[in-house]
Amino acid sequence: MVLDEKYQVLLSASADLPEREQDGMRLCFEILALARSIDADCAAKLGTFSLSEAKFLLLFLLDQADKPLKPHRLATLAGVTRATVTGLLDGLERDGLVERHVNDTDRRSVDIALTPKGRTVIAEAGTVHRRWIASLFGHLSTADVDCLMRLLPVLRARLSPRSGEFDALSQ
Amino acid sequence: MVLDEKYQVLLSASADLPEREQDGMRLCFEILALARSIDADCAAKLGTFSLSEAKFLLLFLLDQADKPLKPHRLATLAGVTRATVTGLLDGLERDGLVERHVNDTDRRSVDIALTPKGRTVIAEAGTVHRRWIASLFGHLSTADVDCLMRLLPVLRARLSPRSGEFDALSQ
DNA sequence: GACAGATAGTAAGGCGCCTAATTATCGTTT
DNA sequence: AAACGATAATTAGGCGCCTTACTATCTGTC
Repeated sequence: MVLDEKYQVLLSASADLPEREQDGMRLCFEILALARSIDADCAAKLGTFSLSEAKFLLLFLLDQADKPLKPHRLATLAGVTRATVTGLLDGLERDGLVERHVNDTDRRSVDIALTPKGRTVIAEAGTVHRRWIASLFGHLSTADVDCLMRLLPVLRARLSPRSGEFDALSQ
Repeated sequence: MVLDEKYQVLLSASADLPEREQDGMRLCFEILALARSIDADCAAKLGTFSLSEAKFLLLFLLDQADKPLKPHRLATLAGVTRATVTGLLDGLERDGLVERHVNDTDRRSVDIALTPKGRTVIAEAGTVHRRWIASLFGHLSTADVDCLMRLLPVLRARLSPRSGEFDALSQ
């Protein structure tokens, strides 16, 4: 399994760095490449339902909540902006998976509800998705899982901590 | 360091699965979250030069080649389509970092060359980028690095390859 | 009761990526 | 020389995401 050409060019341009730092770069590229592979796999799986990952997530959240949710709430849960949710809902509504209901008590606000068709689709796609994701790393040994479960959160924590707190403030 | 809410909802909806598979899911989410953090960090670094990651990469490739390249070649190296390269070059050309030169021997083809300004920008941005990426994982122990360097390529190899011609091996 | 400020949702426009179609050119074949 | 298919780049249009307005509505205070 070979890294993308772009990563190899980046690496070869840093052949003068200490071994240690080159390993760090390689590691970084491995993680990025792995995440992209996972995303591509997921997109392919969901593509058979004509769903993007983002749309799948909205349907999933609505299904889990088991009641209508407001776009604002969906945006918070999904980790995207309200504007993005508007666009995704446009598509889901067009495809008849979701309905917008005006809210009587606060007329700025809208309730998003699954249609029967939406409920069917998310039930099927959810099953496929769950099986796929749960099986992804099923072949790892316990020791390997432990190693990764220990290291990955540490790595993530060392990056700019912006992801946690600042997002809340920025909106 | 806590995972995004969307991941927690996905996890809590799978609380009935065997521990082993839940760990797999958590691992998957950790990797995705880490890759996104890295991307966000990188984008922030390059943003100070008004460069996206994709544009940075094109400039970098041109600088490394040390001679004009054709869009086709850039697309191959960068791992995107030629159409995407066209769009990126439009922006780079608009910003005066790059020039399109018609090729006399084959007039279908175009040579993409860095401008002096482009050369300056990529020199600065490249230095920053290199330092940043090399320092990312500098705090890991040798054992940890070894562990990751062993596991990550294996994980990646088990996913459906990008060429996407088979599904039989994955299950 | 009116008005300032917060809040909900949307619109507009940009970016990076894609696929499919188009235009121009090249090489080969007949 | 004409015609064909291959190739280079671009265009057109779509998607998902963003930020930055904007509209409508609500709410608390004077």
